[in-house]
Amino acid sequence: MVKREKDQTTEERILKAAKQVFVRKGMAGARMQDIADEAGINKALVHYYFRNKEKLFGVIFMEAANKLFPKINEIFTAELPLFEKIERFCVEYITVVIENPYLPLFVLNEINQDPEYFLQKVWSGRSRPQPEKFLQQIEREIKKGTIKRISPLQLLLNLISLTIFPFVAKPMFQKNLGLDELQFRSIMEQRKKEIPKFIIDAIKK
Amino acid sequence: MVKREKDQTTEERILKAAKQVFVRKGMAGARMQDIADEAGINKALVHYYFRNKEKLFGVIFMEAANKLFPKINEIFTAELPLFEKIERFCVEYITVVIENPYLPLFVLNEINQDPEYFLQKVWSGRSRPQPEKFLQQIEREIKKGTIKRISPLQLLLNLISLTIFPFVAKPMFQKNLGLDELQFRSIMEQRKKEIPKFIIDAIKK
DNA sequence: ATATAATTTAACCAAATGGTTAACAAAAGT
DNA sequence: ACTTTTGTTAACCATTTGGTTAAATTATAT
Repeated sequence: MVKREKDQTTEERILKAAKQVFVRKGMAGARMQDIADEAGINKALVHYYFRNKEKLFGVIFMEAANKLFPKINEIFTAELPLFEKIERFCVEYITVVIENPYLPLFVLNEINQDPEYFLQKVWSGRSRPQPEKFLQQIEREIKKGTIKRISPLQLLLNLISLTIFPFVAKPMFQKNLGLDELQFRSIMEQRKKEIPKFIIDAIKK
Repeated sequence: MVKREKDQTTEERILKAAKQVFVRKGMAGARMQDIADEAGINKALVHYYFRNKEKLFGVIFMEAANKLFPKINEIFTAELPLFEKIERFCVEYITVVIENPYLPLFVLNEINQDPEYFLQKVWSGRSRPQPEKFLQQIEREIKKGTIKRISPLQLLLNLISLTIFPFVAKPMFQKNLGLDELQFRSIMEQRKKEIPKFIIDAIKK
């Protein structure tokens, strides 16, 4: 009795399996056979649909990148008051990542392995992040005197670090602090409000 | 003309090469041949000194882990006022990592690939982190009224996230913000003072 | 029904890769 | 001097792995 999900096309099954295997083991550690097994099909079928490992990996990587990067850029370019922007970024970002907790480490690791591939593949399609606008907005708030003097770049690093890192270090934190899935999830939920509060307390005058 | 560093034993050359290759490509992506080439020796020599890939990897991984984890624990267990602890943690930790910027991602990634190996190998030697003391210290400060009400665990996550994440995401940040090595380094130097200031501003009453 | 196209599989292949062996060279011990 | 131990190498081996092929099966069209 093979447990094939019904109403799922073969291509979908392969993609689902590939995501599982690639995200868990990385490009180098993933095996085409593992992907085929996970999908419950013959290995040659994987090649039939996606030609080779690199192509299949490209699809999965782009899927992951497209789940993570546009959200960041949205915030950068949105027309919103600074504090509200920070709040919305945390809530929306954590909401996405909480359902895919292993994506950030996967993407960061693959970028690290081959930054050029990343640069070319991820941003050839015009969605190149433009943090300038966000940085300028911070400078404006400083001049207005609504927030303390702080390097806009440092503030940006802080915001992203606080939001993403706990997911990157999820297994470490869980082992170190003895947290099960539910506890971890709950703590991340808390952070949706905790991070904005923390940041705003730090910069508000 | 083979460029062998003088006064370096073969074993040292292998370890240095292995570190380079493992940290850059990860356990799965590293090739014994690459390590031999990087060390400028025959592949069999690598096996002569370290038997197999897993053993050699173990040495490199432990070396990396021992550079990163004890520092964290030191701060947890030290007898210091909270604010001073935070300051010293940032300064000391960034000082270490700035010279080995790729270690955190390497270690986190390998932990992610096999959390059990990590648990057993890294903490079998009694240096298991004990964050309890640090968390209690935070609670005490809250009751004393010197800092705002905040979940001690969240504050701990914030401290570590702010300190480590920029290194984990180094290639991404560099590509995104167009930073060369010197600029990146300089920004990390700034963070030694920026992070404590940011945190203390956020929690001080 | 039957031809045609799309899908799926078992068997196979070549290259890559971790690891071994046997011979050789250098150092150290006697 | 020569024996033994240690270090080093080229050649080799077995397994893994990405990828191919040809045949079989299923779906689609006529």
